[in-house]
Amino acid sequence: MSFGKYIRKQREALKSKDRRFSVRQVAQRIGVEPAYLSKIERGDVAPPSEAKIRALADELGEDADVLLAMAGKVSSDLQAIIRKRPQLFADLIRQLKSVPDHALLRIARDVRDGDW
Amino acid sequence: MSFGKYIRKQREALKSKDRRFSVRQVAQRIGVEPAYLSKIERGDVAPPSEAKIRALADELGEDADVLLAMAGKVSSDLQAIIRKRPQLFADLIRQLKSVPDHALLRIARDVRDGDW
DNA sequence: TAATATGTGTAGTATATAGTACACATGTCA
DNA sequence: TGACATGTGTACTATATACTACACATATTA
Repeated sequence: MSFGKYIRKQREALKSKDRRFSVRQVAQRIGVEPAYLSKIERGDVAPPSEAKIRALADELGEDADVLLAMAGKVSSDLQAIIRKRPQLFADLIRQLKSVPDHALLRIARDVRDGDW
Repeated sequence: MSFGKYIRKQREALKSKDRRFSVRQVAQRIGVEPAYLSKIERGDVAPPSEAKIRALADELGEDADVLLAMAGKVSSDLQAIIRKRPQLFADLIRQLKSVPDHALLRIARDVRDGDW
């Protein structure tokens, strides 16, 4: 699903329980014009900046990294981590491309536990 | 060192052995105007697009991921890998932020060998 | 039913990105 | 010493990014 459609779906779901989730009110809370949020949700314009996507994720209780991915972006903090050691991270991430989810979770767990 | 200064240094080094590495000739081979490459090397303009950086890396025998990092960019193929599984990769990369080089190399090796 | 809220159409703006085109002074070498 | 090559200054350009501002018709609510 597209970024816009997904946002609309999630916002409408929240709106059905709480009328503070109208386009206008959400737009105001995340700091954009209502017409702009409306256009984003309908795919009339490209997804907004990383900062606005983060505000939206916060507002809608969504995962920022997932919304950024839907918007075709990668979080700037992740990019900064990669840029500090480009060869190591580039090699590793390309290696991990075809590694199944459960194995990635296991690596993350092992690293967290210091088992490396 | 900045992207521009680094490129200039590497190109000049090659030029001292082979006069085909002049600004003009390298510019022609990577498909940009000489004045533009000159400005890039002096930091007069921002680094070029990913495609031109890759051509430059190829031409100068440099690692594209390293040059992209110096230019403040992350390879689009890596971004695509992350965007396909944003939560898993975001968590993992943030975990790996403070992991030392030798441990990253070991993880890469273990993954390559199927030890996971 | 009057006031208020809602979603959206149209038009426009500022800044960044990614360059080109041409001219010109200086340097090289045949 | 004349032709060609070299690096660079100046002036543009096209497209993308990231929005704002205002107006208007339609709902909703008091």
